[in-house]
Amino acid sequence: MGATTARERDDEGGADVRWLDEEQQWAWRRFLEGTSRFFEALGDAHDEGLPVTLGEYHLLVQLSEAPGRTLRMSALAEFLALSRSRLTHTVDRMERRGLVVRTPVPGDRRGVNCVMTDAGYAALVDAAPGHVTAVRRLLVDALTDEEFATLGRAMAKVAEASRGSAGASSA
Amino acid sequence: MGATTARERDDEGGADVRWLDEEQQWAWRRFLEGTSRFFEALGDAHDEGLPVTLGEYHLLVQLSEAPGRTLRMSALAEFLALSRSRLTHTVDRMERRGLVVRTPVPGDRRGVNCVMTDAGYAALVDAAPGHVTAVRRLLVDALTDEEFATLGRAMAKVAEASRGSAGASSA
DNA sequence: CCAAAGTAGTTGATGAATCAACTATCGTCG
DNA sequence: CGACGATAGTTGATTCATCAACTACTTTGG
Repeated sequence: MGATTARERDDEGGADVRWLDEEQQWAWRRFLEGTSRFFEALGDAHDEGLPVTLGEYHLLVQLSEAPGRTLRMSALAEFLALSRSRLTHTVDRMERRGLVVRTPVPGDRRGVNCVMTDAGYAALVDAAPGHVTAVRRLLVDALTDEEFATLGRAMAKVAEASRGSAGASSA
Repeated sequence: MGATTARERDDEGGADVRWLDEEQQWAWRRFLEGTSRFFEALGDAHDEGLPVTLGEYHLLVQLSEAPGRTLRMSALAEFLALSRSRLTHTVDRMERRGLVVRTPVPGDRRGVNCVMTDAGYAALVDAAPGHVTAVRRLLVDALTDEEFATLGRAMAKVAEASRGSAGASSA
């Protein structure tokens, strides 16, 4: 078992790759499977009865915490780790549904602000309980406090290591 | 800051949701950001110089470990946590490129086997070093052994909690 | 032995993500 | 000032994912 196997050759040029040992492979595969199944299950929770998708939910959360429930497109893209293009399309769809509106940024005529509407806030309030309940059931309550805390610390490091590394969203 | 905030109301029906505390919110957000940035960076590594996408790579790995480099579509879907439909489309694309071929399953005329070709194996061997190097850099080497091991154990639990939960890929 | 229910996989339409190319504005420095 | 490079955001074409509907085969059980 190796997401990283493909051995059967020890010669070849001068590759000199450090492969993963058995334990590491096990952990790596659990990580892959776990994230995959988790996000699928969480997305399903949003499809069943919640008025916004998972991605839209995260966007609304960011806006809800910003002063004036307003954030520049570029700031939003950074917070959500989204490409500018993807954010444009997502905001397009949400604006059509009346969840957000676009307004010009006062000082900078290139800029566009994304503002949460009352309908957007209502959708957030509507979705929040189901969302949190699902996150608890699938993630938080599935782990010990200790494990969950370590998970957070570890993923903070991973985020750091991955930031910028090759094509950072909107290079 | 709360991916799960949206408070401002303590009345309302009988929701009775257990929100996340500050620490939990922090960990949850690091998890979101970390996974997002990690998979993006890993995908980028595959776009730059590797002959197969990340998803295709995982598929080839599974096949490489199966007896006869052959796996039934349904088994492949289960291992990769993919919907049957998505697997069909992915295998379509890979078959067009000669990385795999489809053959009938001997005993069961409903079944279809997916077999890795020599070209598929070559692509895997080609991609493996870059893949492993990226996984190390972004994940394994970014953490202590202890953290990485805990991450693996934690995600195994999460996978378990998420399995079956609402629309399991191919319900 | 037949009907009904379940399993395996595909299909095609629809919607979302990605990528490269583009417009417009801003900052800077010669 | 004025040109040049960086920044902000959009666009549209292409690729990929998702969903419901469908065919075909197998299994069960009456």
